[in-house]
Amino acid sequence: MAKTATGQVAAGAMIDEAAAVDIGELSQLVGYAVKRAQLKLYEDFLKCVAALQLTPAQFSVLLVLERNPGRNQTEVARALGILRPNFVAMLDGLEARGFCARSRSTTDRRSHELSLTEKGRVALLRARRIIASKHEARLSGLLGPDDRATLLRILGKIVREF
Amino acid sequence: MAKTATGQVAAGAMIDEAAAVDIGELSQLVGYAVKRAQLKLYEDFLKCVAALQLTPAQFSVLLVLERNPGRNQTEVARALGILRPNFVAMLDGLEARGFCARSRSTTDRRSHELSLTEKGRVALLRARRIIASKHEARLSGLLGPDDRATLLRILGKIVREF
DNA sequence: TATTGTTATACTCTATAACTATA
DNA sequence: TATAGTTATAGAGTATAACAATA
Repeated sequence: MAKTATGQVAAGAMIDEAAAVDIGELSQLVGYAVKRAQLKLYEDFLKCVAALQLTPAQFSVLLVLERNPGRNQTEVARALGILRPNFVAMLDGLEARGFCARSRSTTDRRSHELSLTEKGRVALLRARRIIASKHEARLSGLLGPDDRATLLRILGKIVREF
Repeated sequence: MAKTATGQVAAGAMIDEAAAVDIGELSQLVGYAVKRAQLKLYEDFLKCVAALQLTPAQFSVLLVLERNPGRNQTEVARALGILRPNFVAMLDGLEARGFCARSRSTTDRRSHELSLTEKGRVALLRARRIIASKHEARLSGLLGPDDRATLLRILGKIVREF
């Protein structure tokens, strides 16, 4: 009884055999807090879209292709912070599943103009709905609209100006 | 002249040859914003302590050992979210550099009681000073004390309750 | 039987150099 | 010569199974 593997105190003011390890000032370091939050959010995102077999990175590619049809691999990869060599296998996977297409540009035969297929559009629609109704909804419920907006504002400042 | 590789507009209202790719609603997804901010912060942290040859993960281990002497590998690894098998090589590296020590527990000869050496204490002191004066100082300067505290509060809520 | 530290291993991410075909 | 897509490859980081010593 009294399963206290994570160090919680059992009912009745019973002290756990081993006090919790103290991470000290680590919890006051922004980088550490961001890292821990990122792992939590990534894990939940993955669980939410598991049924669709999409990773956060794949989801982000579909989103960008929808909004930027005709762009080439270099442009899309750079916008998402993905290195061009690593983007190749990613696109291969999405293309093999029929979610997107490469077509040689007529004006520059080195480039591939990227586009979402109809199947890709459907997958993106489903994913977007699940993310909104499960993942983001739960997060908004926890934080409330004000804190959610504040968090986005502060993180955006770090991304753009730090 | 007019180095616009990243899509910035040059002086004189000159329009860049290729408009920036639009990442759309991605910028409104908390998970994406957190991920991008995490990469920025990690990169700067790494640059700041490059002279000391410490990664954020190694820094966090030294911090926890200082505040929790005598704990074993399982306890410290779990507090930091590191899997026990992966913690072995990490400790090997820190021990080889003389920053920490393992000693067999007298009460449970399976465990190693971990401790910081004097050399580890010195390295931690230096790292802490650099992080405070360079990394965190620059971030606080960008955000201001209120936004920094707010960010820590919201991220802490996600880590603990999401 | 359960736990600690450990080894082995595998899979994903990320990073760099270099090739090809085009420009 | 420079660029787009690609290949090969190497290094982190992370994950699980299993083993020896000990409880």
